Amino acid sequence: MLTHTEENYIKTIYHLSGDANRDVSTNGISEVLKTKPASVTDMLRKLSEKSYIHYIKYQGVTLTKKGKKEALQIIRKHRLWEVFLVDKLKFHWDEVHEIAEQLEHIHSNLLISRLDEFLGNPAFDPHGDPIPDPQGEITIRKKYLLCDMAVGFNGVVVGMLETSPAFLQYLDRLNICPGAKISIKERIVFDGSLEILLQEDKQLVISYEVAKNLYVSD
Amino acid sequence: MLTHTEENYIKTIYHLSGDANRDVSTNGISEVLKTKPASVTDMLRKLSEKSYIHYIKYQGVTLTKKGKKEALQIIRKHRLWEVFLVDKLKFHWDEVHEIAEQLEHIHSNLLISRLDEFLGNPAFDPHGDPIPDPQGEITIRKKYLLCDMAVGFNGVVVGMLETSPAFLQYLDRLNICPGAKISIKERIVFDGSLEILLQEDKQLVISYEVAKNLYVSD
DNA sequence: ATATTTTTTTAGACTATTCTAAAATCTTAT
DNA sequence: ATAAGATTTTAGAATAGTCTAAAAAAATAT
Ligand SMILES: [Mn+2]
Ligand SMILES: [Mn+2]
Ligand SMILES: [Mn+2]
Ligand SMILES: [Mn+2]
Repeated sequence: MLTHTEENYIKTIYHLSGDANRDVSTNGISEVLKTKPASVTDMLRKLSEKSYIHYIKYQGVTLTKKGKKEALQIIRKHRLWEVFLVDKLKFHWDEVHEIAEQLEHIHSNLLISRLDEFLGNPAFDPHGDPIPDPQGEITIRKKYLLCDMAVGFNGVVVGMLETSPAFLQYLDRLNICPGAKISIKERIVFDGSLEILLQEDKQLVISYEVAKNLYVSD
Repeated sequence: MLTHTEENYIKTIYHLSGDANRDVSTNGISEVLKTKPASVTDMLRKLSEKSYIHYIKYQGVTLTKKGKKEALQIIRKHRLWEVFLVDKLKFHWDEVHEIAEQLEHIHSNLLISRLDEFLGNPAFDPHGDPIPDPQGEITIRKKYLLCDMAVGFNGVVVGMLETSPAFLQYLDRLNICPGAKISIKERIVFDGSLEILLQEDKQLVISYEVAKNLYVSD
């Protein structure tokens, strides 16, 4: 069974590696996990030993099949707990990450399948990210930046490009959150700002700067 | 902030120490936690250093005020999670302990207060044990062994003396679980067995052996 | 092609938790 | 009161994870 720490490394490698399974660097991992590169090297040797990663000195890492499977299970747990926190415990979607970071390490398959059922088998987490199924399969949903959509577009907010607290708080003030319905009424040519209809009832104008950082899907 | 391990030691000392705050022995702790006495001694020195316990070499341990407060918070979390698992995720009351053992270490006061609210501020866990309030206060509910009650008694199952799987499984088969309503209809003098009415609708006979291991409250 | 900079690894050390084996202390039974 | 037995502590070592400082390798810029 993996330790807390090993799980965090594997998850980080998955996130840095992306769909294309790109090589991940020692420094990259150390930045995300806030450890020193020397510590990362130690852990890489260990995870390689246990065959969770492909690792050749000085050449970067990728996950093995086994490692990727493990990563997807951790991500599944993380995102299911996030749904629980937001849907059931009324947390705001931008304050659940830290707690889910702890909950994702609870070991019990039965717990997770019961939680999944309790939540109604959600496909996406509160940030619009897909929740892997028990086999680790993920539904990929095409997403676009709102600024690239035409007048008349009709869809749903599925995430943000920029994730600074300042931006998230501003979105919150506008009542824009993942899952919110959006349609584009008009585009102001002068500054690229958009007149939108939110949740089919609120009309408002958002700047190009905002539209450039909002992912939507139809 | 306490580590996982320190929390387990403090909780164990609390449980062994009881209401009367009795001295707890090194061997006692080592048995519960399945570590060697030498490891316990090491941890006792550390917890004493951090003033969670009163510890004098060769003389046993008790919790300080600070230690007791900490213990009650951990127990509060443990029991609230147990309620969640049983009430919301449909776990059986005898299969939640191990998972709660992990969940009790999640650090977030906000999470616990939200969970408490979500569960309807329960006063007792699925095993009939009291849940400390946010200040660490516990409602003590007088409990008696069913075998000591008179014919005509009317109350609720609040726990078991014996906790072997064999006994719990048998109770399960009889549909007797914490929270179940019980009244005594008749006592058979010959063998001490009891004719009882369960949940106000099922009549059955239980042996003296069973009645001797069931805690009830009125 | 060589020098400089950046990245990565190694070497050695520290903290947390655990262990085994041996010594110290306490308890109990003559 | 003392010997035997049980409990507890110490000493020394292991593993997991982290760190700093220094060496090695790779990337980049003349
Ligand atoms: Mn984590
Ligand atoms: Mn998320
Ligand atoms: Mn625990
Ligand atoms: Mn319980």
